[in-house]
Amino acid sequence: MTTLKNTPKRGRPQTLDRDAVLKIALMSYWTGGPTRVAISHICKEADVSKPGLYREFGSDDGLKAAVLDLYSELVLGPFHNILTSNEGFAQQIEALIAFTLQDRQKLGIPSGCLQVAMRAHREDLGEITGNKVDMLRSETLRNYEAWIERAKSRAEFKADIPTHAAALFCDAQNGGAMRMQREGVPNAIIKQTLGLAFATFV
Amino acid sequence: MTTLKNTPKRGRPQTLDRDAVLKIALMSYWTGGPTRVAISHICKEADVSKPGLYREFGSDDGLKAAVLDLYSELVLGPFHNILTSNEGFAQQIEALIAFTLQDRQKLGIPSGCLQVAMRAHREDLGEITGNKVDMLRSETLRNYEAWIERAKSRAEFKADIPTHAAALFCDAQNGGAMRMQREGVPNAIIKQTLGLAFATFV
DNA sequence: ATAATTTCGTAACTAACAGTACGATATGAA
DNA sequence: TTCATATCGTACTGTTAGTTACGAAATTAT
Repeated sequence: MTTLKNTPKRGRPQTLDRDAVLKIALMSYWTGGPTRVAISHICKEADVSKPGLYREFGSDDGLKAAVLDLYSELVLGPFHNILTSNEGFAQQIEALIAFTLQDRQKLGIPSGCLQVAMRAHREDLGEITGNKVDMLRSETLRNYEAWIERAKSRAEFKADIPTHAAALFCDAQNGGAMRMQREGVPNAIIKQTLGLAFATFV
Repeated sequence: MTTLKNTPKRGRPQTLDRDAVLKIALMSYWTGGPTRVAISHICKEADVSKPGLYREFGSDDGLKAAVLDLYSELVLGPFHNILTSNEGFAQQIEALIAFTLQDRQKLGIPSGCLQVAMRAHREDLGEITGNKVDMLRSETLRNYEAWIERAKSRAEFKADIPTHAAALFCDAQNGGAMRMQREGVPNAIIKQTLGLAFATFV
């Protein structure tokens, strides 16, 4: 419940559906790449006028930032939930891999990861989105670190490596997997590489 | 020796130095990103006119492709040489890591990897460069595969994983390292992650 | 010399795309 | 009704960057 429509306001009522636009923009950026999709393309897809979109999001940058927030909520949240679940470390790793390698086709979800894509195009993004990408990257690393520290404290983490480096390692593995998926490598093969990578942890 | 200047041709002699332009373009793309550097910027840096550059390389696409060829020769070649050296597998891995984590500052070399950057921006490249990127990726994977097969045949490769997946794994580790370097992670930390990744091999 | 040939570089042209001016339209308040 | 207010969307502006038209300049062949 993001928009509460209580007191009927003055003026012409708004027809633009913010959430609908956001969803369409999310899918467009996710599928086509955040820097390859033009504002006007999203306008056509969502059947809104350009000024309408600018009134709602302020700028290209504002729209992308809002989309990234939505992505964080929809995808990164569930991912983080696995890291903080009550399962054992090995089961969490399995769950992470399974989550990453879901059958996207069946679920109607684009391949790859929007966060990974945005980080790859960090320099092409505006100030708002760029900063958000940086924040999200830090948060992701902190999440991995907390996860690893917890596993270490339970003696479930076997690798001899500082937590910070291990977190960067996890992030790199995830990024590599998402990139392979975009490049068309079958999930079964990606799974082998992830299995190899995380085998060092347990 | 790429340009042999024998028979003095008719017409106004060419002042444009192809190799000099290529070197400058290489450094520009490597430093700033292949899709963020404008043709006119390279023209200024190299002190050539835009039509001059177009006469030599045909198009933006043609220039990028030529630069990628040069990069392949200068950087990817030496990298490949390590894979085919006569050292043992473990020493080769050490050499690869050392090569990847050279002190770029000291050597006057930009951080990161142009091949990795071009693959990240694959969709933004022209047809010629894009195809070349694909070819180079295949070649890179084949090189890794041959390297791993050789180590397997010598029983120096300990991991239980198909060669193809192992090659993708290597490629992902390298890409991750180059990306971390671009994002400012210290080489010492990157080294820890690479050590962890390749520890599974020996 | 003069013609033929080739390269040079200024000054355009063009397409794509982010962003906006502005008049029309639809509502609540007076 | 009529005014105030807020959103709507067409059509425009402005900028950036790839690309080229074209006349000047430099060299060899006749």
